[in-house]
Amino acid sequence: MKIRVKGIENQGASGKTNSNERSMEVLQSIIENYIKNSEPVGSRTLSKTIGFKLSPATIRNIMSDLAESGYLIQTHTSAGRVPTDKAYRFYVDSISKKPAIPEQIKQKLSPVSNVQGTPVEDILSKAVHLLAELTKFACVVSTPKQSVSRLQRIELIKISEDRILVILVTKAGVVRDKIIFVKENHSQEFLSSVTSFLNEEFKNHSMQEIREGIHQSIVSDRHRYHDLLAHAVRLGKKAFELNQPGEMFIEGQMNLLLDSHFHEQSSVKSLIDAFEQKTEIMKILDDSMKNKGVHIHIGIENDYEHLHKCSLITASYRNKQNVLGSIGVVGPTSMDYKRIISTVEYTAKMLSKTISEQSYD
Amino acid sequence: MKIRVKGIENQGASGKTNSNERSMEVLQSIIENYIKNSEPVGSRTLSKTIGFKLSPATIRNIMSDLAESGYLIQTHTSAGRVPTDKAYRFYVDSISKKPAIPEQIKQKLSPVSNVQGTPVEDILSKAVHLLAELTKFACVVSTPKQSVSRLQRIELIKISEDRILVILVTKAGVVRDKIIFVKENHSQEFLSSVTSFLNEEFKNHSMQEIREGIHQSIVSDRHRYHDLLAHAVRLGKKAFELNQPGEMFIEGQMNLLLDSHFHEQSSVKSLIDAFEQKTEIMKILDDSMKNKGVHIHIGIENDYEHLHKCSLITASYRNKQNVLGSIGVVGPTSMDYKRIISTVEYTAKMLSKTISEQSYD
DNA sequence: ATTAGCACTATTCATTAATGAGTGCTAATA
DNA sequence: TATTAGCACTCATTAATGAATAGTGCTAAT
Repeated sequence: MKIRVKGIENQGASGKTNSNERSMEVLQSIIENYIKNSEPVGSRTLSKTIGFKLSPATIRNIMSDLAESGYLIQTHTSAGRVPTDKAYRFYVDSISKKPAIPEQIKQKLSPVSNVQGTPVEDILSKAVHLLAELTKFACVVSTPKQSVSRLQRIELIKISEDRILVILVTKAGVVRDKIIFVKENHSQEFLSSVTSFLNEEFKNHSMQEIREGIHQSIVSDRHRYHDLLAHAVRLGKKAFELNQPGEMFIEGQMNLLLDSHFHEQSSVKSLIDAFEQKTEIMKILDDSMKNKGVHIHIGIENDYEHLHKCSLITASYRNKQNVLGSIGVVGPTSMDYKRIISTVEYTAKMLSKTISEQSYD
Repeated sequence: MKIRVKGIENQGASGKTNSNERSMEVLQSIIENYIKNSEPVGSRTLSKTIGFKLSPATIRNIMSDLAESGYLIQTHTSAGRVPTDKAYRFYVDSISKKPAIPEQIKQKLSPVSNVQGTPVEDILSKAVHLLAELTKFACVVSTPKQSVSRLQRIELIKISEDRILVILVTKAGVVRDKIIFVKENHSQEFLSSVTSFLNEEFKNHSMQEIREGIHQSIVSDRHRYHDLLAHAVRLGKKAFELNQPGEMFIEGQMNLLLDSHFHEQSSVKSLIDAFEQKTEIMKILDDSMKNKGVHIHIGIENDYEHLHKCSLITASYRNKQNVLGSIGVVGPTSMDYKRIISTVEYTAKMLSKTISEQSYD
């Protein structure tokens, strides 16, 4: 009796809580419960943990509706219910205020910003390592996209008779090197003049632009034009040709295999394939560079089948001028979205800050 | 009856097979059987698969002796027997003729040698990737040891007012870069003269030597000595200071977790720790550089406790002049030693060949 | 509209019993 | 004397059973 009265009072207190709105609150509770315990949640349990008072029976009715609308499923008839990907989508979309970053996380990530003169790759690798440690999932980060990087400096160094070392330094502070093979035995003096020509001509241009413009730029040459420049074109072309597929660092893959959600043989196989076949995850990271903010891919939303049981949380990092790459977490669909999202966001922010400070803009 | 007669004939045929020698043959059979099936092997089964005829009872006696000598253990009273680490040690020591490398493996590894102008790191990463694919275990490779690498070329490039990019090219073809911060605003001309000084002075010396000798060498300077050289010393010191801990690439960690031998929770944890804590595996790789040939660490032989359930097979790779690093496999103690050993050996050989061709000697 | 009550369902867990692979010992055999 | 057949015994694995449990869905009462 008392219970019932209380229930009514509460409902009254929460004002014009219409039934639909309440359903959504229940759903939210179920999701959070499941995220926390990784166990199907039943009406009885829920009626205890839920904020307002509702009897199990009422909750059962609501749950039944939610199941019908595709937000919940039952693993078997007499089991509690489990959120679907649709539910998670609803959940992350309804997150309004992100939790503050716990001091502990800030502290853990502080090494990322504490790096003078460290190569960008090392910073990234440190960041992704810490992120994996914090989230206990697998984490990935893509190295700065070469095509959008803008040239700070190019250098051609004669290494041996037929080999020239090309050094590219980008505005973001990334140093790339490559050895190119040549037939002619150029003198270092000649290389120096090509070097300074290329620097003058292309500094501050993106690699993409350079690659597209190199020919035309030299044809419409305002500089002294003579035979040597024909060689310069060829060299330059080779030098900027380094169209390596973007790299990606992975950390904490093993974390996933410890996770109870991936204990079945098939899931494990899927994961291994997904990380072996890096391109699919790379695509998602690349995609994440197109728009600001955190990107969330939940389970079935992923195009790649092997990621259907995973959610990916990604965020891009940048220097002052350009979006460079992105960093992200790969975990089970039932991850603690609030925490992971804000952790990824914060990590990306720190990364951006650190790299910006090292950039040459 | 017939069976017994046959048995005796067989024994006769095998000549002076004394009991000890026969025990060892039985042990070998047990080990190979266990490697193949990962199941405790019993007397009945063995008497069928073994080359010569022996009754289960006899085999039981032999097994009992072997167990007493510490070569076999039983997981429980009524189970078959499982080889101990001591048995594996005996087994690998008794391998006389290594099997020929299957054409299939050669083919798979051919991409390693097919690389013109590829950075050494990429070659290593390719090699370790393929090795993991072939062995289905976790594989590691250490990047060329910096201290023993000999200098081919150093270059100092002014990047901004307070930053200088240092490029080190070693004889092995490894390019290392580092940005150093300076207080003075050196001109590029000055840097060039320092550069050529350092190159003249230190080309062909190992980094170790350079680091030790840089001060003294400049003090006892036969070259023009003036104030600038004081700066040069400082710059040079900073430049060669890049004492980064050797890197290591890991591939196929996930393979291990699929392996039935690591299915228990504790084993998995150990493995994760072992790969997290890279230093221990690094030590083994470093060790492997000291002597030629394949190195084998079986289970308990490893100093590091978390590797007690693993065996490591490693081999060093080199260019014409120096041992550079090593590559290896981390798998269960019950791995197929014959196959893995020869695969690692062959991979290291290919790696050496490829890198030698790219070296500047 | 909510809830108490009850019938029903499926999992999980412990118990039990049957099966089978394997050993160790002893006595027989060549 | 070395080998082997035979037998009792052990222990893990498997399947079957039943009790306990957590959950649902429906209906009738509030």
